[in-house]
Amino acid sequence: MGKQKRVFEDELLFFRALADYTRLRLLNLMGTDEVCVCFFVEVLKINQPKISRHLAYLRRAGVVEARREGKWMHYRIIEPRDPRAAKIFKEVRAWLNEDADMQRDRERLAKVCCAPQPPLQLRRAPRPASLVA
Amino acid sequence: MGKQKRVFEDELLFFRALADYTRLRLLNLMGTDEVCVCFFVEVLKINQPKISRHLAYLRRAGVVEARREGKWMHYRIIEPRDPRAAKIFKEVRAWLNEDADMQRDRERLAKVCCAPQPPLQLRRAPRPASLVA
DNA sequence: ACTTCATATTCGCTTTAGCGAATGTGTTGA
DNA sequence: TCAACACATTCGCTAAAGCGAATATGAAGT
Repeated sequence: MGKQKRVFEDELLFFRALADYTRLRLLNLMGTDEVCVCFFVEVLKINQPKISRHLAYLRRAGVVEARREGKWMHYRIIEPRDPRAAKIFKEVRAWLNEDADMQRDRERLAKVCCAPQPPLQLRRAPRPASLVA
Repeated sequence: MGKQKRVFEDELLFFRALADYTRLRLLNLMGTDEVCVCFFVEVLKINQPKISRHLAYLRRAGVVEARREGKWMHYRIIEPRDPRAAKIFKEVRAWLNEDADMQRDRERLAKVCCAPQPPLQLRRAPRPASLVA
């Protein structure tokens, strides 16, 4: 048998995932449904590699999952496996939902998403389902 | 008016406080009531400056407070001011309470605390109230 | 006043996290 | 098959976190 698994490692990964502003902003934008990477880049005005790295982190932490659609990748929030983590995660998302700055981010997503003339980079990008109704 | 307060700073401080194993262990030991610094040192077998630094961190994050009793300092958990943080914090503590490793730490505290012949360093230290009943 | 004891803080160092720029990968359409 | 596109990953660097050792502080007893 190999070396013992490091103690409390999954739990710490979960908390560390929440301890970064960019990652909280990403989670916030995924609040309602899945979002395409290019929208994160546009709405948050953050370069693409940084966005991708933080999304990968969230995925390793078990709080989001990805779906491919052609060239595009959609990310959505999933329930953490541990029920305790799941409960905490729900509360965190509710907290984000209340925060004024986070609300502004969501409004920017809605705006970019529904604009009649979306920015060049997003002309052909698939929009978040709930926002195109 | 000065520079704008950095966005989401308090919330991040709170999450960062939870993103460290030593700090979670400290919070766990304070689960029931206030604990004297020297007990943390003895139970966790961690040097005193490290314990003090992490306790200071938890204090800055607004999740513990300190009380002096002569030469000794007692730390106890307090409710975070923000009600959302308070709710999350409660869940986190419940999670710690379930974890097997954390439970072992608490047992070690109870053992050290109630031993008829406590270790030299603790001969005269004030014991956690709830464990001397 | 001086010493001891419990704890806090500082200092120099090591490790880890996060970053932008560059590059790699996988998909689509010509 | 090749170019364009969307995204992921790697690379080298910088900044921040965490550490043990040393030192400072503050209360108590002599």
